[in-house]
Amino acid sequence: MSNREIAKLFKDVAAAYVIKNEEKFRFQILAYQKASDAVSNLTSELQDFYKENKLELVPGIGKTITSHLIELFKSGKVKHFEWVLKGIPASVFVLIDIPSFGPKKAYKLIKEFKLNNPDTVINDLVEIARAGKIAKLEGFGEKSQEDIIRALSEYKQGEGKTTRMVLPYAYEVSEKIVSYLKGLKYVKEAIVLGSIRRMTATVGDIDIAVATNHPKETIEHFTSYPHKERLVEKGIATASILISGDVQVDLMTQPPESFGSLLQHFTGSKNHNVHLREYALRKGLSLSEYGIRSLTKKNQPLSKYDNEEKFYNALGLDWIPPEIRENTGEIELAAQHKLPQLVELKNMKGDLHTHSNFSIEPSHDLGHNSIEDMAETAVKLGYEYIGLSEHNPSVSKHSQNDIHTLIKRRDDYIEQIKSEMKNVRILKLLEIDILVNGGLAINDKCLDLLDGAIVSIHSSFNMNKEDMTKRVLEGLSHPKAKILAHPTGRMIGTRQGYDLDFQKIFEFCRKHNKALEINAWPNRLDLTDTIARQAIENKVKLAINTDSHASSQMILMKYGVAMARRGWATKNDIINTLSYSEFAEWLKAG
DNA sequence: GCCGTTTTCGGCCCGACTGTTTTCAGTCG
Repeated sequence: MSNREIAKLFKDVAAAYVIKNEEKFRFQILAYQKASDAVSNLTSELQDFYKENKLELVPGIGKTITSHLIELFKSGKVKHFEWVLKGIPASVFVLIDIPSFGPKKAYKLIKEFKLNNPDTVINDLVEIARAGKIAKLEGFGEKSQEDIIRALSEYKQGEGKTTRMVLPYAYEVSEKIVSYLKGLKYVKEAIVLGSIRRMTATVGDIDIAVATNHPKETIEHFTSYPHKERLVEKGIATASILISGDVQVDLMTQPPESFGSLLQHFTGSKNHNVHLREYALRKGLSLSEYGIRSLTKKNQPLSKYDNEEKFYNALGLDWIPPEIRENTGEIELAAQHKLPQLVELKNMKGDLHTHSNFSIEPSHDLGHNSIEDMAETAVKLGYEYIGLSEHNPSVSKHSQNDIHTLIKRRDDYIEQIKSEMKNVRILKLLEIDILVNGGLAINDKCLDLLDGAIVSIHSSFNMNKEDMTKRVLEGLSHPKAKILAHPTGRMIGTRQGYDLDFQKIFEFCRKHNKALEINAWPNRLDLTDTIARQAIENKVKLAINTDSHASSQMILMKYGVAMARRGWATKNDIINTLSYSEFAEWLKAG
């Protein structure tokens, strides 16, 4: 059973408890919802935790759920869950996956209209709503009947498509809305929060906070955004709209003196906030977007915070960078003043993975700009060096002798322009395919021409985990191979990526002084944050590269740095924060 | 049902918004 299926099962169990008796099962409901969240956020399969007897290590999964899971993996079903789910039509669990439907509403509708077929329930309900039957029900009305029709048709339309945006896209869209908001004179400050501020690889919706003493006018301005497609909701302090592509944009406002509290609240993550509030409760404090309230001294006024650092400090914590607010130990370390100093964009001294248009007749796509353009951009970005790493010349079209000639021609050219390019060092690299048998696409004589090689998988993605791991390790074992590019091969939204045994990869890289890449390309962002963190915990060095195919793309470095920060990387974990001489030495070292 | 910087027992985050109500239930983040 996959994580997704198990998360859904837990969600259904929680919903069933709500329907059975919400008061009585209050805390079981919380527990199963938490467990469901935990499982869906997991980066490795729960089944693997089961095989290794480590289920209880998953936060949110304790003794009871562990025993249920063992039963599930052994027999495919759980007696206790069957008891909980008994008597509730399966169609209820179809409806609760649709936004605006919770357990209560779903159950009431299913029972009232006897919609017991889970395969047809959505269409059946639309029909009933169109016939005007829902409005007559107690607790429902004309408006909620319309809302139900819309929610169901939107769900049907969106079925099967992924609505999450890649981070760089969401980032740019949000910047436009922020600058629109700043056009209103009452807006003192507007900042993008939520998952964009935390720089998660994909973003579901856009959250924006505004500091203002005129919330009414601000919300009016916001809801008149020219690219608005539909108003979702509009209150006295917050509002939501849909813009093109069905992207939801949420706005929250606070007066400037409480803006810090709002930033904290609205940046999340949800798990970070829940844990932070629990932590505060133990100190007798209650947190909200308005500020901090004392539970022991009831008559004391609410403490407000105009900036976020003061908010965290008031709890006895150091300020926590947004990228690591995921409740994975950051609150505890902030209390001990032991948070790591995360790597920053300004620490980057070079980009090692770039493709120029110098024609070496490569196996894959060539870049768009000249070597000089790429090098000049590196200077503008404040780098000391740039690695040119076009794909290796095509193996099917050339003999190894031809390939040698092609590479030599590029190397000669680089030597030739070196005197004109005094402000930046140019490294002669290549991105070399690891073939199915683990060998590299070009021979040793060709490799000798290079300062170093970036190796990567560009074919036969469907190998099993064991074989792929073997293939990658074989490819990396060549002394010239120093960096494994886009290690998982994923393409967000289109390709899952292959499975690797990362423990083996980590051990090998640490032992043989190889680096794993964090590729900043918008729909790669690969390594992922969680694997990057594991790599660092295993003392493996990382390289952050843009994989640019045009000089204009070299600014994407910030997204790679963001992934590294989400993986808790410090400057010392990143190989291309080294000065040129240190880096050149690392390249040569075996 | 989970979990620990007062706790292995006794707690469990906090508030906004909508629709249907006239004080609240349900859903969401």
